Amino acid sequence: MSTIHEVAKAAGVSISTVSYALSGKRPVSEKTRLRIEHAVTALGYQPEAGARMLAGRRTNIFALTEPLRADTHAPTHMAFVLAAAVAARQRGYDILLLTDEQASEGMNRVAASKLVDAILVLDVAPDDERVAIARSMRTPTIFIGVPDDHSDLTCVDLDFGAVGHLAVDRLADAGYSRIVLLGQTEVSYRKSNFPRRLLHGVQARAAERGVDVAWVTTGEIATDIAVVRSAVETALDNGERAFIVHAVGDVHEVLLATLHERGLRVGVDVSVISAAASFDTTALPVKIDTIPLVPQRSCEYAVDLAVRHVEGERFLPEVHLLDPEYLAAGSIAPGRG
Amino acid sequence: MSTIHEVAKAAGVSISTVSYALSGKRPVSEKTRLRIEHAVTALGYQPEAGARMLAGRRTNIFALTEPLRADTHAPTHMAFVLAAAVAARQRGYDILLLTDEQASEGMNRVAASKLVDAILVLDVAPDDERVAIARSMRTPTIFIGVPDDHSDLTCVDLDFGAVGHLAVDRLADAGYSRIVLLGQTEVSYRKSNFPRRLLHGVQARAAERGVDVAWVTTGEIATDIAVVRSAVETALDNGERAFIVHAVGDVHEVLLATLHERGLRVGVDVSVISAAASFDTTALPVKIDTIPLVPQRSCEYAVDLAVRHVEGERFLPEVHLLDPEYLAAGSIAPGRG
DNA sequence: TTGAAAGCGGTACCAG
DNA sequence: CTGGTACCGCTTTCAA
Repeated sequence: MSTIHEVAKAAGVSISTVSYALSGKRPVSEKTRLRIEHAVTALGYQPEAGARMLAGRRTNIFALTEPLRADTHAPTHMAFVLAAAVAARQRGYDILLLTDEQASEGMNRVAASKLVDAILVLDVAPDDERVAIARSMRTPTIFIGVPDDHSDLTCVDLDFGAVGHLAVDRLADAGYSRIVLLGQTEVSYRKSNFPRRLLHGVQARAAERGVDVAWVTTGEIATDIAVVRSAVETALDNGERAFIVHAVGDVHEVLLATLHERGLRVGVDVSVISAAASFDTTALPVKIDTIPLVPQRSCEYAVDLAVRHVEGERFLPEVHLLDPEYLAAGSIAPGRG
Repeated sequence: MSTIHEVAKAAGVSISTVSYALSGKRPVSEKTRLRIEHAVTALGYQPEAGARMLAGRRTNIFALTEPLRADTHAPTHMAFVLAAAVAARQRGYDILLLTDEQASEGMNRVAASKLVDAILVLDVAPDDERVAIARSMRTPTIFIGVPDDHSDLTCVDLDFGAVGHLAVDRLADAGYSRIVLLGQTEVSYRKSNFPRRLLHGVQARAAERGVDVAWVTTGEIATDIAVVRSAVETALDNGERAFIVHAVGDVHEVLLATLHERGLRVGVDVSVISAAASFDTTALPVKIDTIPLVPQRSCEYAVDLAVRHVEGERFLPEVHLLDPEYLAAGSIAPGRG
């Protein structure tokens, strides 16, 4: 609507004073600052984005690339997108969406045209094509997730390995020597970066503690409820009584329903831990111990890194793994070996 | 990286010629155009977004507001966001995400700062707060969905009423005088704009054709599978044999499973039509007639309107309802009254 | 068919 | 503590 010139005129000062009053980059006397603020609200002044980008050094926009593979769990993905957007806004940044249409092309385009100050990378694949672009670019890029080859990359993610450790320790401490890992879809262990990290964490710690792990996946592409149910029944028939669940809500429900049908009480006859669930496990029919995956946490951390980068702070590329948190809910029963 | 000046120098022309050669807004001789193109690729020239916004009149960015209510079906919503982003990119526009954090605040901000050329509104509520903002704004705004009070608004959406008509007609034509509408969650009939439009379409046409409609909802907030199953069984017990399903994939599966258990064959003993499904119904265990809701269609139409607006075309606010398409798959059995 | 130059609306340096 | 002003890089008249 109105320009900085009009504000300056209305306040009876120069445009530079207006600019400084608004940015706070130079002390302005209380009196003139108030006059300027009045003028600003009176005129409904809003600095023009384009002019700012050109003159200033920043656009106050972050790009968010999201490939959206067929096997992506939409609700979880949405939670990350939202969390990133909210975190960015809180720090004064908008989010520009980069869909798959060649993630590479998009990243290069927004970087080269200086449309964004930084790029956030979501839904990271083990051999993600965006890794190469990120390396070849000056624009700060933060991965939310950890690709296989992450040298020279800044990554943020929940420490899925530690999640596995934590879960195994609890069950081993309770006295179990055999546990079941009820995992994700088969394809996700190949196409995604985190399921395997949790799996390896579980396996490694289990080996250390002398615990046997039975690893079960939940269908080929989509979660197959029938597969889950029969897997659970087989496990129970085999005498398994300790479960680590790394899966979507439906899988939790099937497990709990099956246990219920068999008269097995969670926290008494069997133990269940939900690992890295991004949904609200307290809404399940039975309360279970949970090591949650909180999108807000990862996204806020990532956005903070991006902001610090943009503001000129220099730091080396690094993988930032966030410590998992264990929320007990009484779902661990004493193990009998 | 490099500026238009460098390109001009490299090509031995003035910057205005470069600008025109790139925009095509003025004839440029074949020879110089080629020289310029060479320089552009050689230097990897990419015009700077900020400078363009300031000098030109456009930003080539659309805002997309998405409230993301608790009852929103994430996969469907994602499909719309993606479709909008892809459609926009194809026409040279990027998408800036506006999450709920006061949709109003965001819309005003991006409009006032001239950050975007137009705004796309998703997930429209019957009494959407964004309606008022849209009216008070000069920035072109396109609703994907139809709020109750849509005067002076440009809206695009599938004609859910016509979907209802189409579905009822098919069943009435087949000889049914009683049908079941297996609908959405209860809350969605209050918080969303489209379920009720389909419902009313069904009821209106059913009244005209002398058909009885039993309307069933699928749970309070989230789709409750147990509720669905018992509703289906009750309906079958009552002798219902014709179903219009307006629901998520899970509900279709429960219906089909229940029919299967009872030995009722779709297309032979019972009729099923999937109405306004945004997922791939051909992946269901049984093929069923479908009147699909295609996010791409609505989004492309909306983006086209936005582009035309931005390019200066003037047209009156109007609700654009897209004709539904009936995809037969042999799931209609002859009705016996 | 092409070039020169006046902005677009800010930011931030240089003076005072 | 405040003002003047040189850009930022591109678009688009106005002239040639």
